[in-house]
Amino acid sequence: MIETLLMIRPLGDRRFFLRNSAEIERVKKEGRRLQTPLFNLLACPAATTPSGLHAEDHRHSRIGIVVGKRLGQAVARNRAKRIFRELARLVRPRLVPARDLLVFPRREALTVPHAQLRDVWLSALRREELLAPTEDSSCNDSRLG
RNA sequence: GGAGUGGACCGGGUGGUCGCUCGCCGGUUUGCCGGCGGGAGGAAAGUCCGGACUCCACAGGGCAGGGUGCUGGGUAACCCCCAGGCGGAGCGAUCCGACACCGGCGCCACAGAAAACAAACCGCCGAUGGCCCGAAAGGGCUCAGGUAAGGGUGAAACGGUGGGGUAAGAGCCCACCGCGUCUGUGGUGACACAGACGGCAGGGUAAGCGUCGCCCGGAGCAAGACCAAAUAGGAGGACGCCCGACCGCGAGGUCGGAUCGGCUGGCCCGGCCGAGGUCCUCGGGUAGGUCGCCCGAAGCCCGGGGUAACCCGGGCUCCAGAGAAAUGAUCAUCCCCGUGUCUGCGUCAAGCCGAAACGGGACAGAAUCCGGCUUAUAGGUCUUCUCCAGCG
RNA sequence: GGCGCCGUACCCAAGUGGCUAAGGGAGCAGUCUGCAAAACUGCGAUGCGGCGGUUCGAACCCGCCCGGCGCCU
Repeated sequence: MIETLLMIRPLGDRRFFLRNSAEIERVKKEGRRLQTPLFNLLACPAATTPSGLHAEDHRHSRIGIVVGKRLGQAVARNRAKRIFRELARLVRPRLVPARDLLVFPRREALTVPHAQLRDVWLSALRREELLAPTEDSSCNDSRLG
């Protein structure tokens, strides 16, 4: 009813993304909030009794991308979802399990260079202790650059 | 060469890395994996028109309501397109136009004498009639009246210009122009042209009510069709059903007790209601899923018809089908534009060649599908025609 | 995706072809008061979301855009 139009992304890898609108509302209510100039992040542990889903589906964490009408027209909204979808794939092997994340991209994320956005994204996840504490995380970053 | 005008088209290219989706084939531990192929736009947008399609309603016609509006054609259809006419803008190429009808009803503020049916405020005249002066010629008054040329108001004031004419004037008369009627010719038609006649009919407004011709049933893919959990409830059926008394030969029935559930009540006693239980079948239907859902008024090429829009015939091609919604992310390089810098050329300057740096490269994302319209759009390519300047 | 409604001052709003575009609240200034409140008086629209058209004349009629809101699974 406000500007929020929920847009979640189930693909073939849809079990890695948060798609049910009730689950998104749960994360919005219970999640820890982290704000950056490029996006906002909400995170909380996965629900203990997942409705209608198998338990093993919740071993891995899931990410939902919420893009409201405020961000812009359809081209800008699609581009925001694509960029953050790639960021989600980038960190998927290293995420700590059984967490539900929610990302709210901001308009500035579309104008900033990609390397800068990626650095903010990785440091935000690290600050929330959502990345598995692998000792080679820094060399992964350099490999991806 | 400059300025303009109409039309058609493109609207980033190449490569590396990592990904998504659909179809087909193969494998598979049914989780997936591999290969091949397809994968946004000219506006996909606004949802402004028109259709296809689906459901509902419906004999036909009329009324109401809505739309449309020069003529002829095109089309499945159109508020669309093409050709022509008329009017307007422009030197021109060309562009623009809701461009039918004022007979009826309504409205036309302010200003102005007067705003729609005829009139006269300031003026002008006062020939004719009247009165006065005068012997008369004549003069005066402006009473009766005449006039619509001039002034002024307004968006708009009952043809325009010129001449004749007159007391002053006036289509009163004449010429030209405009207008109307009739006739003729050309054209399918809108209409055009020519001739004759008429002294001029009498404002605007229908994107006010209305009239006339033509068209339109309503909703919309969230239409609609199919499959169909869990829970609750509905219909039907099968099996089973404690104890005692009484009735009945019997199946069974009646009454009472106990039990369970519900209601009343803060709780107990009590009171009231219902009955137990187990299972099966059926249809309706929610979540969810499948279809609709991509071969079509389709595209390209050739030939023919038509001024054209478009149509006809033949051949070839398959060219997005997602589902909170794929069609991409990133890096390098090329191309274009801008900014200032440097090197060189240039006598200085204007400027030109080159180099590297930085910044930028539009509008915008299918959602049932087509035909249009409208709106947004950096830069670029091809081409028709016009005007101006120079040279030959 | 489809269908529909509405935009007039800071807020609520009337007006539906012609006068200076009503009215109320809020605000500002003044009167009153020792000060304030109340009361009284006065003040405000680049022209009515924007552009274009019809008309002599448009907030009003027509077309196209912009913005906001609602309904249908």
